[in-house]
Amino acid sequence: MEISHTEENYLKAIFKISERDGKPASTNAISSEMSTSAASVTDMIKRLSDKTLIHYERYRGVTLTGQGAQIATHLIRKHRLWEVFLVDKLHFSWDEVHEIAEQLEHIKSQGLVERLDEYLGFPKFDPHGDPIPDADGNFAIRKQVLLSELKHSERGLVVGVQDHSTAFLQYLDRMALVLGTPVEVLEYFEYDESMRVLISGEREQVLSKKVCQNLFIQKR
Amino acid sequence: MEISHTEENYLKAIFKISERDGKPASTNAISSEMSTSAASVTDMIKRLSDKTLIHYERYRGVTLTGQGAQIATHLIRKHRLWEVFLVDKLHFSWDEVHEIAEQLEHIKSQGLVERLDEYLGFPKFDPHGDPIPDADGNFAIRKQVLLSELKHSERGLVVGVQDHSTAFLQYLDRMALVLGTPVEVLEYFEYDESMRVLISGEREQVLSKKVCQNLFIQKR
DNA sequence: AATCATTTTTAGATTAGCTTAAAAATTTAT
DNA sequence: ATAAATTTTTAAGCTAATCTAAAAATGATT
Ligand SMILES: [Mn+2]
Ligand SMILES: [Mn+2]
Ligand SMILES: [Mn+2]
Ligand SMILES: [Mn+2]
Repeated sequence: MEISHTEENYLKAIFKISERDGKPASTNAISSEMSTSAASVTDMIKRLSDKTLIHYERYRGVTLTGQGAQIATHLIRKHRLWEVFLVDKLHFSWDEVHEIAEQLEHIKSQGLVERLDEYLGFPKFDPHGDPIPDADGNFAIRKQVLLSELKHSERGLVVGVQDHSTAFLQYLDRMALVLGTPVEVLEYFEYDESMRVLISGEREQVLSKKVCQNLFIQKR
Repeated sequence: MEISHTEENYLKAIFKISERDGKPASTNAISSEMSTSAASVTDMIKRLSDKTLIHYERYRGVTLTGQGAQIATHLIRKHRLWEVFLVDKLHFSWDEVHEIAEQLEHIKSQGLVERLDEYLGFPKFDPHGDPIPDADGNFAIRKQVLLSELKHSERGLVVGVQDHSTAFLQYLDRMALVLGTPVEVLEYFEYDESMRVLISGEREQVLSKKVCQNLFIQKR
């Protein structure tokens, strides 16, 4: 069965929404995620439903079938592997790769993804710290917390971002808060929920509430 | 101005036909190259003409404008660079890469092609020996002849193929006639226009007329 | 329970790209 | 030069994907 570029994007959107909200994806949630009209979503829902890629009850939201979920995770696998390629091999910075990977994820080929995976050394996480599902669709799980959840004197490594915006990624570059950087909480300010942290054991920096709520840390 | 995946493919087809035939591309030639109906071609010609990507006089054929030619050569550049990537880095064989490159050539990004070019070491020819145009659209010219044009005792190196079919490429692999292989004509048989050739200075082999007419040789 | 607000679906239209069949223009052959 | 053959265009219609506006269903409020 042929599956279009557009259908793939809808499946990925439904996957992400269900995962984020822990419940079926509503028509409006999908239309918002895809930046299309709700009417277009209703239309596409019918098509995906006919292809048994989603379960759908009118007015009650959408969930992926096994086949639909398989396509969605495979798409995410390709997206993240291409992001690794662009950063590790072509030396793009982590804020430049999402758009390109958005196109590359739709390339269809039997062996390409697996060869790419091998060429990259079977990475488990992408340049933003997001897990790369394996060929069976299983995601590596890593216990991580937001920096904002750390208490005084706790330490850890920067392992990911919640906010993927260019603005945030460039801010982190400026602060040298790249993935793998050690951080330690030196002081917490109740007033504005900001924190003074020690970065790489050498530089102190005050980070705003917003920053702390968007940085994933692995405690150690 | 937005230019679609399909429009790009038409421009590339027109470029190839004009180059091959040395005259404007006819509606039928395009429909044959694109495997679509002549009516579809007439339709698309109008659209490309409105966008000033082609010159078009009814019943008289199509030529590319400067802008159209620029898009076509850029597409060919991307296609051939991706083929080099797939063969050199991901270890695909030369008969497996065309279809994938057919998709990859449509990826849009400011810096991607140039970074890829650099990563690959600025190759001048693709895995089939076809020249890779530079960023300005200039193709390297190499004086090459068909093996069938060589006379007795003349030698050269295999530098390219005219027929890109999987069947031919796999045949060449079997005969160890990969790019760069030295060949010398030992004997010519008028009867069926076949040739006995010395391959890599060590193995003799009779090659059919069809094979000889599809192998590009650089004399030496 | 009835009203109001929100969400979702339906209706009607548009665009790109494609098809087949018929008509028109051009080229080739007699 | 006229007829026949070929090429190209036009006409009409289809599907995927989109939109806006209106109708219908659901959920929340009084
Ligand atoms: Mn991304
Ligand atoms: Mn996508
Ligand atoms: Mn990512
Ligand atoms: Mn090639």
